[in-house]
Amino acid sequence: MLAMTATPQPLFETTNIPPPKIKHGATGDPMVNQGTHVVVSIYAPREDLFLEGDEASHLLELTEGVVCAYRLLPDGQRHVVSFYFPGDLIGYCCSGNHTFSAQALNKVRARRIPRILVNNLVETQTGFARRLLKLASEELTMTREHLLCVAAKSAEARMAVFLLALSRRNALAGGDASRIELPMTRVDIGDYLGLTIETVSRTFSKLKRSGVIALPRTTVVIIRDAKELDLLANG
Amino acid sequence: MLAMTATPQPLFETTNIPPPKIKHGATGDPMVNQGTHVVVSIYAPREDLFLEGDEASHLLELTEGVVCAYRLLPDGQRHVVSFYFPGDLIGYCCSGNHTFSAQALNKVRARRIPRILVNNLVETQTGFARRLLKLASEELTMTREHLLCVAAKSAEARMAVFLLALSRRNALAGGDASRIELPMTRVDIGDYLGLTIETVSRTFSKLKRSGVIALPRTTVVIIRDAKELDLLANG
DNA sequence: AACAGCGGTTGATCCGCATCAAGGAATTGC
DNA sequence: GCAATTCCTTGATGCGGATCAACCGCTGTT
Repeated sequence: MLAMTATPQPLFETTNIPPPKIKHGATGDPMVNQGTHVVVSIYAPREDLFLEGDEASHLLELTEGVVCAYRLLPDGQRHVVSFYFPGDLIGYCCSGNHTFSAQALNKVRARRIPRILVNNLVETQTGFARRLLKLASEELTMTREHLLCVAAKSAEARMAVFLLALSRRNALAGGDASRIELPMTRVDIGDYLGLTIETVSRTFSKLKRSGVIALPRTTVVIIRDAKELDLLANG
Repeated sequence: MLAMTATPQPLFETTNIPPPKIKHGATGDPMVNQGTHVVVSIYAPREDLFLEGDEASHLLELTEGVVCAYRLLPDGQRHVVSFYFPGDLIGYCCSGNHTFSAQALNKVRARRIPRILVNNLVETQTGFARRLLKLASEELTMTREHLLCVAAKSAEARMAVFLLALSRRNALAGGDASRIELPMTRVDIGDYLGLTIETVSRTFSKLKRSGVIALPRTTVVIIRDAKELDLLANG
């Protein structure tokens, strides 16, 4: 549900943890991956950070790039659970194994924090557990919001909600609220909103035709009429 | 998303808290409601436990009956967030105000635990925070499961998933997996699954005609062919 | 340049579910 | 008992988005 937690400062930057080492890719020396050190990993576009079912040995703090969380259904369908942006934590409220796969949409940099370390902090540092609980509750609320969107809204309304969420994230990050870079494909958007790529494309065209947005490129959306877009999103 | 946590023993029964007092209804003496004591409250069918936007001063532990969590949209639509059953906690991962309303579907008994008490336990009792985090992560996972169901499945498949979830809950509670009592109306089910009451009713009839279920009353479902129902649910 | 491959767009058609409408069954009140 | 209300069921129709299909534009390859 478009994780928009927008944590001002990293949750783990301030805590007393050893300095990170840098490595590339998800697969590698298990001694490093399963250790007690924080490691900064870099992932190429469309590279998987982890797969559904993998042991959730680490928590990921995304520092650069965009991540797509997804699931593959038995019938071959793909479902996008959420998009994660810099500042977001991935897999922090997940005991045992991951319930979804995570894929880099562009070049991604993430700090891999061993779960043992997290559990230690939960036990020892006062207030740390409460911060995690707050994050979990926020993610739950956002997931419910997205569920409501998908369950109750038309294709056009869903797209409007989606674009406004991206816009708001931009604004919170100090960027331009009216210009949206789309790191995800039409397929990703469709799988996230419960629509086909044809419908996503058609709805983009419709919004463009009615002057609500502009599409200088396929990966860039300019919001021309934010008021109207909001009206489409919220009736 | 059909909270199915099925906590073996109540989370707060084992902890060192004063004995509960009993009262009826949600509205009442604020000195009792906002205090530091655990209070057992009883609610009549269709009575609201709390409303969206209310201060989440208490956490509710449901001991009897079924609760429907819902939201009213600006356009008049109603959306059912989740159903809660005995043993479930309501509003535990919710800082500040409630993000949904909660209504009793039948006679409901719930222990109202002041948030202050919860926060104290999080800080002082080792492991308590982790238990809450685990609950939150389970609820998040179930909400995602429900989202996937609503976003990707047909009306028949959604109903099948719903019935199987109720069946499984029955089985976990030591009851009959093939007999389901429905405390909720067709409207509740429709608002939960993103369908109209007509479609819910038609789908019940269709499942009945094909021999997958029987409907001795409108409030009772007998699963005749669990294998087929599972096939309908998961393709 | 020629070609293949991929992502995106657009058109035509079809289908599942919403909507509109009517009536049946169970419950409540008098 | 009967009326009134609520909940549920069933039928007829329409619409939104899925599906099928063709084509466009860009990128990379040879």
